[in-house]
Amino acid sequence: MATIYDVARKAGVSTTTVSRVLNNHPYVREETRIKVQSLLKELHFIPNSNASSLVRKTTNTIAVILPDVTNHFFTTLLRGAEDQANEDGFAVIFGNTDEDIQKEQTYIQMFLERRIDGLIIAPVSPKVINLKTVIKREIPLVLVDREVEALITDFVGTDNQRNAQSLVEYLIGLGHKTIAIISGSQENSAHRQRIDGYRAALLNAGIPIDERLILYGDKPNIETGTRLVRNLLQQAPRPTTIFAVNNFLAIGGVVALREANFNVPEDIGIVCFDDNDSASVLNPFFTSINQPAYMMGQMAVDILVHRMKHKNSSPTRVLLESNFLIRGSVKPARSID
Amino acid sequence: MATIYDVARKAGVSTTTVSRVLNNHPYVREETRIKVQSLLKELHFIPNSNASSLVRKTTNTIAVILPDVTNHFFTTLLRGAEDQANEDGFAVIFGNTDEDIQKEQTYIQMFLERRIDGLIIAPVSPKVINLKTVIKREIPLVLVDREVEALITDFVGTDNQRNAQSLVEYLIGLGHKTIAIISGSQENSAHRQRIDGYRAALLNAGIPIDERLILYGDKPNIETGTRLVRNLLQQAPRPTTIFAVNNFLAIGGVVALREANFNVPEDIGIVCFDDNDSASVLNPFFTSINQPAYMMGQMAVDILVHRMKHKNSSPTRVLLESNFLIRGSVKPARSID
DNA sequence: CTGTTAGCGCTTTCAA
DNA sequence: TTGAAAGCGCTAACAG
Repeated sequence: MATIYDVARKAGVSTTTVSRVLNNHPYVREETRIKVQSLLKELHFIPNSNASSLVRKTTNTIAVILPDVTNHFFTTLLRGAEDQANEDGFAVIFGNTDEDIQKEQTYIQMFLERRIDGLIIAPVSPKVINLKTVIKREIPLVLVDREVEALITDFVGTDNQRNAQSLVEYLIGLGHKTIAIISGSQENSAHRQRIDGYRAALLNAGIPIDERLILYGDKPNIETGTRLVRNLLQQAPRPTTIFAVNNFLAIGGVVALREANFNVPEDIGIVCFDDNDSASVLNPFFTSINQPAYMMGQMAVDILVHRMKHKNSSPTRVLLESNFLIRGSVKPARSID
Repeated sequence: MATIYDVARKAGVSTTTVSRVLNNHPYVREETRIKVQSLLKELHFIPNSNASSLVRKTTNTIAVILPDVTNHFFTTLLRGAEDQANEDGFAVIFGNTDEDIQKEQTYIQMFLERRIDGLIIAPVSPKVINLKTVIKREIPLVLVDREVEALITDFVGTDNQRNAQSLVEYLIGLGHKTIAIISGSQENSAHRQRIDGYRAALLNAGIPIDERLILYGDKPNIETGTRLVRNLLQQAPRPTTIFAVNNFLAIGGVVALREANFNVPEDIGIVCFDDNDSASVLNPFFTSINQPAYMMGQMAVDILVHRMKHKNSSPTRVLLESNFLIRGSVKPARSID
């Protein structure tokens, strides 16, 4: 593998000059540039970015840490981030946490060792703990989807509370009064805000809040959704609609409803946040709040790149607009309700 | 940011010793080790992997290049690769090609500059061109999903031809005789093999092959599926079933069928390769061949890691078993057919 | 068990 | 316009 030293020797110039043509430095005589370039090609030279990173102290790498790219919401977010990063000349390195604090910590450590230029993360916990090192080292950091307590830093997400409130108000407008909500862990700020919106909507409508209708799970995945709805169905009161705080919980919820022979939406309705995937063009089933995942990813990179250039500008907190999609998973409540 | 030099000085040892404790080298006195470790902690030392990569000539990084992680098949494959890589101590860096040769080339170059230890790729083209440098530099390489002409290298995929043949035989068994097939570009080896399987099944059944029923698009996405089926419906003969070579084409196909007021599967059936996503637990719609995407990702990393250790062992070509899922998107042909 | 020394491949003053 | 020299942070003989 040729190094700039090999090129320099063959071209009869110094490594400095080779480095200059590599980086399009202006002060190189055209003649020299041509000669060096042809040697570069001839020797199949490929610069070693580890070497230049070592001296430049920058790696052109952005790390993205998400709960689970298997969830279409995060897949899309990741894709948005990747496209934007690529456009800005950054490579993306990523990891899935599965909502596991330890995994998150391990990835952060790994990425820190690689001296990433910035981090985009949907943190597992609202505690700052895992992010302490990142912050102390002043590594540009953008939170997506979820916020961290007492941490004022760049963030891009949506107005979960307001959107959840609209969603529940819509349900109330349909005549639903016994509305359950199923959520992941209480640690998840996005989910918590959705629950807040749920409470606010009920409060405004003068519907008493029944804590038995607010269920928490652990990881917001399909299995948890199924488990929570099974529990829900075994207790009173029986809801006429279920609000799943994310797409996976909703799927799991429907599984549980079906196994208990409830039809959706005839017997019990279900709504959620986020879409499931491209196949939803075929079966636009869930009435849901759709967050602009792709744009969230793009935005996160935009903000991150801005932060790299302006270390001291004040943090931005960007809330993107979501889409309210009325589809087929909930119907007006029966008059007997 | 503390370096091993700082630690060495404070601990009153040489950098070599610090390096040794960092790498769990056995020849360090327990006492020294303890002292160094406490200093490491105290100074919040984080090793710089760029520096060690420079001397070790290895980066513990695997690059994964896929057409589009937004497609659930590739999402799952990526997740499998990431999990396995993580287990083996490698970080994953990735890029989407969108079936664009130029984008692919750009990513390869970028990853080569980063001195990745290995590459997993679903190549855009069956021509070896973009991979030439990778091969010349003897960078461990594993092809997934698609093969490259005249390139004998590690590969993990499925037996596309056999599976496609089974699928079409199944359709024939249902009484279908006019079966169309829609595909991405002719460049895609996996798709080509599926078409071969289609031809073989028809041949075996003594059904003449009508070239008008074999349609090629460009990128195998939803839009292409819609476009191809639109074209199909405007010409004779009218198929009783459509075989879409991937999931996205199938979705697009259904969109086109619906807009032309054909019911699926009553009027025209449709089958495909690969599932769409987690939400298919709710609407298991497409009768399809399901490739074990997660395992493909895991396997690819396994093989890659093996290759790193055994540069000269002979290449493996692993074909994983697929699942034949009979669901609701195709029915027995009408007797009038 | 420990330290000295010589780089890994590249960039960056500084001086010419 | 160009080059000499120093060094980024770490590892790896080699000698002790």
